[in-house]
Amino acid sequence: MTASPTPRVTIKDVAARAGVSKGAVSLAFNHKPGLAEATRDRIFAAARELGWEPSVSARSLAGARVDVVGLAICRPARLLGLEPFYMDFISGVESVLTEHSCSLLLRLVRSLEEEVGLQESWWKGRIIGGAILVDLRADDPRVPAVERLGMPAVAVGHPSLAGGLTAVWTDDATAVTEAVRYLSALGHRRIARVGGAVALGHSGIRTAAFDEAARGVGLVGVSQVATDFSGDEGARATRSLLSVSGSERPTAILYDNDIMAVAGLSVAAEMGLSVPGDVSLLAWDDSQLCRLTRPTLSAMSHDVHGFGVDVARTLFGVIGGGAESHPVATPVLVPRGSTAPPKG
Amino acid sequence: MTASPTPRVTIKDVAARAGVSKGAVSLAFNHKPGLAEATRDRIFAAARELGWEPSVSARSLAGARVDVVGLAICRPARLLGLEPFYMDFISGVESVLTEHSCSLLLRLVRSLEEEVGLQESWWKGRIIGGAILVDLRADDPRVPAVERLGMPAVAVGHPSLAGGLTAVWTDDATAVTEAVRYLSALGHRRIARVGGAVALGHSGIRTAAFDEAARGVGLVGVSQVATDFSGDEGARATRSLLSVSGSERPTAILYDNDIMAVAGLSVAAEMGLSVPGDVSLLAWDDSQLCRLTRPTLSAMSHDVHGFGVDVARTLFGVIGGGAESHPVATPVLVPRGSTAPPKG
DNA sequence: AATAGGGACTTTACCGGTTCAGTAAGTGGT
DNA sequence: ACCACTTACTGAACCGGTAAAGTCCCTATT
Repeated sequence: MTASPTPRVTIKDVAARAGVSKGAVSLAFNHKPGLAEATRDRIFAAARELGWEPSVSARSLAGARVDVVGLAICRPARLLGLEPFYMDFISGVESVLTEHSCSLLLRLVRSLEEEVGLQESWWKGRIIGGAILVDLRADDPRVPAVERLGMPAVAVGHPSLAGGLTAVWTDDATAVTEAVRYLSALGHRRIARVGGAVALGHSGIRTAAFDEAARGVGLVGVSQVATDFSGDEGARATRSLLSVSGSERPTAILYDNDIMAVAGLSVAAEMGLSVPGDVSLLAWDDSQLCRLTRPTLSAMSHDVHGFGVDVARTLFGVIGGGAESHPVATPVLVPRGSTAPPKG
Repeated sequence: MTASPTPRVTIKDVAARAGVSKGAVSLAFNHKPGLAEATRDRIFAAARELGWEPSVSARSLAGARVDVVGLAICRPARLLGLEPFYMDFISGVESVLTEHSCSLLLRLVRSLEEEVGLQESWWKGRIIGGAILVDLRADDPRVPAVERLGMPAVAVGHPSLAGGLTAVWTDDATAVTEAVRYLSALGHRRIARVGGAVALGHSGIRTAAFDEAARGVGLVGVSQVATDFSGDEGARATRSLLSVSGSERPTAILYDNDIMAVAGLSVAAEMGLSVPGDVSLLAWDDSQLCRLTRPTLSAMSHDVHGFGVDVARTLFGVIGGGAESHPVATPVLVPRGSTAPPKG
């Protein structure tokens, strides 16, 4: 990547044109005191006429701030396109960054080790001013690594996973409990859950909460399946759950995202089971998708875009000297057409 | 964004530790000739021991290449989360960048003017080594701007929109024609199209192609509606198209993306029309979504991930000295459950 | 009138790399 | 034994900014 831009216009040219020194131009552009109003104007005029803007490289080399935030995602590339969650989350982050004239440096990685190396080189290379860590796991190697670097960061996940980093999280345990209570209140005794990758910290939290909530309301048949979040695995899991003979078959299924719930819906249809008559389905994340199906999908609704916004704001807080860990609004149950009391 | 990293280790430290000059370290790290094997090894060992990596800022200031590719997207942030297209496209781009140890600099912008300014400052600030331009319009202001900067770029869109830039595009006209011919062959005489934003260049191309293809096969009732690509507008458009009285009502609808097609499916259901009995629906972009609905959606299928891959490869070609404009594979029709001959 | 203080700039020393013109030692040919 | 050529490496200039220290001049104070 070489390629030469049009003859480079630098701070020197601007200074010359405005009849001042480089230092003066620097002062003007950083809104620092010590310049006469008239001079300032002359400098800006000169810069505008020459189409100059400060080189970020030079600036950051000289020890100024960096206007980029890093986000590495460790999931297979093809899955990302399908999950409404990430794009929605990212768009929330972006909307805050944009206000601050910041950009997002995005990178897909294949392993956490790779991500650790990446964050380190981004930070050491002064490319980013802070980072967002997603998909936190138990004993996540990124946490100590980022702490050691002293890089401002926000960990998206429960504080128990985030070590000393500032964390922003959704209270999955409470939400799962609410979901289970709701289904139980409708009369369901046999509830299954199609969960996400076990490696992820929040999967563990949800799994434990589901078990506990199920015990709490005295459910009899409880089963949980782990998947990779894809529609295909969601369909497969649903098929295996619903293939159980009559009275053992779950009458309600809770999904960890909406893609899998949509897949579950068509599996039910293909097996000749009616939703919500024979089986109730409850989605998670509630993107627009849930309102586009027949029946519409009840979901644990969650403002993912707003989540991204909150995380980005928090990161700016951390960079600016400190921000507290905090949960975002707990997902709320939005009943729609896919949940009802079990038949009989 | 200030915050100081752990005491900085620089090239000087590495040089001192290896007992050579800065220049030698630079040579080693850029794999340039003129160093003895033993010295090279000593330098790398020293660097590893100190955990050093070259500062990108300093490096790019000193005139080396940049390992970042820019991508600005000009659509409302909330819409992005819903469109499988972009995330899929991006994941394709990423997968190539990763091979080259490059990162993607992503930014949502609100207007093309803002994007022009952004690309300019990214380029002038030596932040990016090249860019990808998406959502090309007629007389797109970004094209001359990028050409003037002399920045390597790939325009995603028909060459007629791309000026002198290297373009990569899908042959929408042929695909639309194929879709129309297919529906016509099934016996449909009254076909509607729910298109995307009129401002986008490819919408114009599809609209024109649709008209021409319709004329070509002698259709009688043809109507096209423009939307913003969202499920809501897709639903609204479908509702208004299907509200027409009996014999005037279209018997087939072609959508510009899959989200709208899914929305159309539930509108049909809510209006008591059977798919494909009363009306056939044909989607575009064919994400996993199309296989998750009942009936499954026939679609103009398109390897979006692969499209991203191709675009990224082409960009590296451009940066490396030249690459030809070329189309990617034309979307192919994948018939599924939502299309059939009209009743009667 | 002498001095202190402050505003408005300029000077200069980096920041951490790259690059290129040297230079010193080694090799081979005659 | 001398010269021409490599090979391996050093030193210094430079990239485009920032920041701290320095200069100059003008006004207010004692």
